Amino acid sequence: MALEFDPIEEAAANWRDAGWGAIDAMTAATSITRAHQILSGRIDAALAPLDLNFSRFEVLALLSFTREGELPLGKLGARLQVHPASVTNTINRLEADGFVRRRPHATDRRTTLAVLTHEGRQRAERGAAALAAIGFGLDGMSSDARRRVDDALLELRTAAGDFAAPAATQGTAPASR
Amino acid sequence: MALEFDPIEEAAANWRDAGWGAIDAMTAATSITRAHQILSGRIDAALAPLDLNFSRFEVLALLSFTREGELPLGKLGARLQVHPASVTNTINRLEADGFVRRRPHATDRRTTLAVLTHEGRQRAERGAAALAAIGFGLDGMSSDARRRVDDALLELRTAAGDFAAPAATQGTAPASR
DNA sequence: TCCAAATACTTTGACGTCCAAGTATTTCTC
DNA sequence: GAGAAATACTTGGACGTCAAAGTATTTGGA
Repeated sequence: MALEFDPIEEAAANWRDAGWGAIDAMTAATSITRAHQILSGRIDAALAPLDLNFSRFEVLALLSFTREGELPLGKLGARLQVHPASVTNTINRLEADGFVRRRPHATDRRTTLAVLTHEGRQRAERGAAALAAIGFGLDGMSSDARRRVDDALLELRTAAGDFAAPAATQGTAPASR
Repeated sequence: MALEFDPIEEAAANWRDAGWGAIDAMTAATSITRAHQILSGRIDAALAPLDLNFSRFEVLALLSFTREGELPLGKLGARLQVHPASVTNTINRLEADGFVRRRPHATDRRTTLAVLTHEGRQRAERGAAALAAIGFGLDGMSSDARRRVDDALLELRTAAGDFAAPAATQGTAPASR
């Protein structure tokens, strides 16, 4: 199954031969795409025995971090950066499995809260342990490499407007190798 | 829409407070996931006017790099690292749009070739130009950061067995037809 | 030669994501 | 205080991905 060459390097060479531009960006984007593919496969495999995938785990984790173990669906979507329809779908599944239940908001009747159940809290813990055990799918990357990726991608996420950068956070000196 | 804090940094703090492990790996994995989400959105948006998405574009690009403008479906899947069923689906769509057509293999009747049409070749070129124009969705990242990401992720891809390390070349199949 | 195993692709079905539209409720504005 | 606009969630449909099973063909071993 494994190729005898790096498919991304190969693509870069072809790209160059064809006279197409932005080769550096192309390889970086392709690397990120492939890395995500690898991670997501490993992570979902680690969580599958718990009847979780990464999205569902993230919801449970987020809820378990709150004081009351509950959050409005809209807040969940904002924090996880997913579409409202995906939140509905995810919560449906978590509710069917008994890890979460819906409760109407006390004062705003438009709003629905997702409330962590006891079982849901346990799954969150077990999921966290399962992910820690596989190093979040990053086994094979040195801790130095992990830090470099993190730093470099922070630039992208900031530029994408993921959050308002507190004036002080831009201290990523290009500590290239 | 934008939060006032980095959701990943926030997650790391929560993770730490909860006594959950592998925090470095968690943030790196989450960064990669989010970066992919950003890129994929931008890339698909840039290609949409051409009736392409990234998968379909990749197929056209790969075909246009070959001498004859054709490849067996299985080879396409191996190069793009996607499931055979996805190849079938992708080629169905490209064929319906007239960018590719299927042709039976001359000697092996199990095999189907995807053959680039004239229109398909043009779309590949226009797609490449569209992607170069948006810097593959990486606008906001310095070229230094792109290089660092690339380097660091190479470790992951190599460890994942994406390809045999250059040193140990196995003299097996020819690269392409 | 013959038959089991491998290979190549397609089909079907379960999931997941997004968009667009729909319903309900609250907030804003004149 | 009434209607318009914004907000919160759900529903239905288009797509994309993968796994598992099915069909056809080729290969390899006895």
